[in-house]
Amino acid sequence: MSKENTTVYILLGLLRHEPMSGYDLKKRIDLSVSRFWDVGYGQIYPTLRTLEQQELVTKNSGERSGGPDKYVYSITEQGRDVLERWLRQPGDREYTKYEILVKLFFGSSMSPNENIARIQDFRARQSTEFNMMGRFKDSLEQVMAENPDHLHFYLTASFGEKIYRAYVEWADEAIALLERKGTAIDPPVQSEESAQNETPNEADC
Amino acid sequence: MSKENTTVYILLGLLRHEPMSGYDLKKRIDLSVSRFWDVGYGQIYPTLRTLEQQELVTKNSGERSGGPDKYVYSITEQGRDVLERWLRQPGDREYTKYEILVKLFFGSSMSPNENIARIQDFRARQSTEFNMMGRFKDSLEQVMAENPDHLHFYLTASFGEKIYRAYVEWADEAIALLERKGTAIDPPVQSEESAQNETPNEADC
DNA sequence: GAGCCCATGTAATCAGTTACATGATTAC
DNA sequence: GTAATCATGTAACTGATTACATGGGCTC
Repeated sequence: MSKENTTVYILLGLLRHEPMSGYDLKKRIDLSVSRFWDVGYGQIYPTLRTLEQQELVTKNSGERSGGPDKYVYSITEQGRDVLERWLRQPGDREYTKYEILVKLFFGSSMSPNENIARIQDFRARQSTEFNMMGRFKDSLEQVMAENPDHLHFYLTASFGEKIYRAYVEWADEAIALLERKGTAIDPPVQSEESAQNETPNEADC
Repeated sequence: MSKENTTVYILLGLLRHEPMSGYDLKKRIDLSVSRFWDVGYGQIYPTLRTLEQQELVTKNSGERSGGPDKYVYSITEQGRDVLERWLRQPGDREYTKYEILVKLFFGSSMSPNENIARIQDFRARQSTEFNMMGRFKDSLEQVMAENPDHLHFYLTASFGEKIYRAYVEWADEAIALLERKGTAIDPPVQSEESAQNETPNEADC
């Protein structure tokens, strides 16, 4: 995941909308892009410094009573140019790594029930995300009816919803396959976690 | 993506099946786990060295005529133990990063057509993968009828198929949304790439 | 003779994570 | 009093990518 530092453009993109502190940037990221590109404090502060050195952002001290100082960063014209150039540049890449699939792939020495438990864990995590994305998408849909400005946010939310649904659907199918295999050998052991919802929608709320 | 070196277990997992050289490992990875966890030469050779130092694998020179030496690595009992322990360990994680979504999220300054072109690029890539996974899954299904040993491979292939399908479906919906937005302002510009297939299945073969 | 496959590896660099350090304010 | 939130950052580390280097054999 080296080369072509995307973090830089995330910070520029958020600052183009509104000047912010490093802390604020992190909060914004957690509420928006983090699902498809997460950035931690350990990257934000050093990156802001190099952006300042390159004059793509300016650092201004913001008012604050007590505690450490607060610094507000604003994007410069140069920063906007750099961002625009990147946005127009083709050849996007995606990086996906799934530990669970590695374990499943090599999991022939595990019992079906062990593999099922692992998948159920995965399912639970993705189901939560799926529900969050769904609520998100719904509220954006309502907002968009009056104001189409949120379309780009909506597109990313619908991406999330689609992918998380696919995760959950796969998990259910995989569990069903392994359960068939399990009952063919073992007595039908019902683990207490296998109280599954028929549709992903009804899960945790 | 630091801590908990998954690469180690991929190499151990492949070597558990059969002794191999670093070069062979890379080829195997490209044909199997690379879609959900890729590993390059730059990681394979150094990792093999540390695995040897930890006595999780042994290095033996294999016969080869001409060219550089060939070394064949075999897993040790210790290596098997370490692998098994990892496989049973819960708490899997996934790492996903999508540059295209970052660009789309900040893409309000782009024209609808520019964003459509970007998504079409994404769609083309994922559609290829989807078709590959489909063929893969089909052939595994036939093999599994006689021999259920390939179930774990099948599960990962069906994961891939599900996810790539979701990508393609999302892309089609996103393009449709942006096209509506585009035609509302611009004259209906049909780019030469927008000869889309109705179903993802029929795409490139 | 060009180009691909076999086969090994190193070096440089970067991206990203985690843990640490500090300290005030606010809400329970 | 204790926990959470606000707010800044650094240091150590490691995972991962990319480019480089070497060289024989095989096929067109």
